[in-house]
Amino acid sequence: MEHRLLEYFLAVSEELHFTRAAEKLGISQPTLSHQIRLLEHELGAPLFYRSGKKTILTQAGQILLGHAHRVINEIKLARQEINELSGLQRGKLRIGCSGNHLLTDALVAFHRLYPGIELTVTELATEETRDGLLHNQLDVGVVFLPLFDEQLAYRPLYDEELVLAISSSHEYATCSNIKIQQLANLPLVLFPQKFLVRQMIDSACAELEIQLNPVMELSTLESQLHMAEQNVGGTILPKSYGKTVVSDKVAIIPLADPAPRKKVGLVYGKESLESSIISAFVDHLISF
Amino acid sequence: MEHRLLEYFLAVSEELHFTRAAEKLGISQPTLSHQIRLLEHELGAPLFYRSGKKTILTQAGQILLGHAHRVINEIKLARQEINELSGLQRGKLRIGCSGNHLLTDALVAFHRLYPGIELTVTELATEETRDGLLHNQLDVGVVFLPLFDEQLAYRPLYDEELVLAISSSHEYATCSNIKIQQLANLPLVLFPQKFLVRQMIDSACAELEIQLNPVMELSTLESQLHMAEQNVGGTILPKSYGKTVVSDKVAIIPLADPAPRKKVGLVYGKESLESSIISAFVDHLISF
DNA sequence: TTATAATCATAGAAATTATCTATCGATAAA
DNA sequence: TTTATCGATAGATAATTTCTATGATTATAA
Repeated sequence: MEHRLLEYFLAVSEELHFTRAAEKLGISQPTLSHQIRLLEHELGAPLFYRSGKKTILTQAGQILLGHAHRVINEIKLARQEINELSGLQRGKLRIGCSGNHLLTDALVAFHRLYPGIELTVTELATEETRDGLLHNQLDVGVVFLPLFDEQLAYRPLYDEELVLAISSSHEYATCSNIKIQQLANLPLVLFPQKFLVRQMIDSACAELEIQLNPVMELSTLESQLHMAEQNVGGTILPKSYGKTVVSDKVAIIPLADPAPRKKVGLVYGKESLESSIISAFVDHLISF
Repeated sequence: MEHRLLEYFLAVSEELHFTRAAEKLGISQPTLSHQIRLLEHELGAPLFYRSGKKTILTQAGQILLGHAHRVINEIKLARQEINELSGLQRGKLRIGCSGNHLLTDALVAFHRLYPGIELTVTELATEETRDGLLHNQLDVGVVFLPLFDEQLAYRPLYDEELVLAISSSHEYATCSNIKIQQLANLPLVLFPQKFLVRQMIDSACAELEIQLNPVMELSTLESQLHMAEQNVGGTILPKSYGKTVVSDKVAIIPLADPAPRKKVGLVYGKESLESSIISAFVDHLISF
């Protein structure tokens, strides 16, 4: 029962007049008669009773009428929702992120711009984000670059620097900046080694042939900061996260001379810019 | 968006594999690819993301999937319900009727629609029809309303008015209409009192405190009309029957000012709509 | 009644659309 | 690298829809 036939049927149901219905549909009357006849054969029941006098719906016609309306409406809804999708009024976007702090502000702005798009942000290590993208469990990632995979595309966002967070009572708390060498004997609370921020610290130290002293490894910035407040040890944070710390129990001091830097960038599947939602998000973050 | 395309879409959604879906549908793979492509163009959005590895639904595809299922289901229901009507291909319907003229046209149309159904129409007084329904000797009645019985259901059809039939040679024959008062001294041929048309006449006269002059009581319209032709007296007929009179020996004149009216309606056992034959007949008469 | 107009059905031709086969290019597996 | 799998493309064929012209039946008006 093709959709076209249902439209024809509805037109005749409304007009109860084949010639007028055909005009309304923009087809010829014999075509309409023929097509309705086909529909009647397909259903094995007459839909209209025709006499010279009048055209009326049979019982089968009345049954079909209700269902036809619901079918047409369902299709209308589908079209509408899909249009909303390409108009960015609806949709889902799954983001993997090496630290939510990297994009909170941009996220808020994006949500205000497109309130109909449902955002899911998962805090993940860089490799997990990559795997998520490759297995279509994520749409975009905000991670530390470089990251190589032939199926993914990259867009740099900004350079991330590192800061030391340390208890206000510590002697370093008043320094205006800290050299990496000064971290050597400081007890440190760090990310586990699979995290790229940790690898960034480790490689900076390896270059300078410095041996760090990690006393604890925690996988969230918040818990690390808590340890710093309790003076368990110093913590090395991305600068962008350090900015958001308001506690007066910890001091935030830039690492400098040389400052270890890491590029933060966007990752997404190479073909995924065809999705208007993903490309809108990428554009938004770049201009932010 | 043709129904066929939705079926194709659903097949691909299930298999997530064009070649297998095409086999399942009994069409070739290029055809399926092409038709899905058409659907995607029609909707203005890709429905599947294809890579050599795998075929997966896009967001637009997911939206369409839900609607497509509902559409297919709705069409399945329509077919099913219409098939259940096939019981209408044979059967019997016993109709009681206060005058066959009330439904001749509708009866002809119904018979053309369902030629396998054997129709038995019995001309009866309203109470006889009611008793017939209650004793399951009739399936439906077409009678004058109101009629009260808890076990029966009612559907109004139209209002019946009355006309006077009188010999063309009578002085009233040229009037355009007749008041009830003018009937007072006219010799009249009427139904016996158990008939509702008669009761209708009597009660209209009672209200106006008029005394009629019935010279004869006959139980069929035809015999009454014959008496009118022979100028035995005037006859009061339902207007719908008056229309069918073609004799030039009698004049048909509307009763007016006030015109006694009576509602004509359908009566049937409250549960009898479960029979598809009876419900088809009821629906047919109402839409006629 | 008879003529006229309106309405739906039918037939055959034309146009459109779906489908097929054969083949290509890209991707994944061996 | 080679092979196998999978979807896309092109051109030919088949099926289906649509059209015009016309017929049959019924309602309306003279």
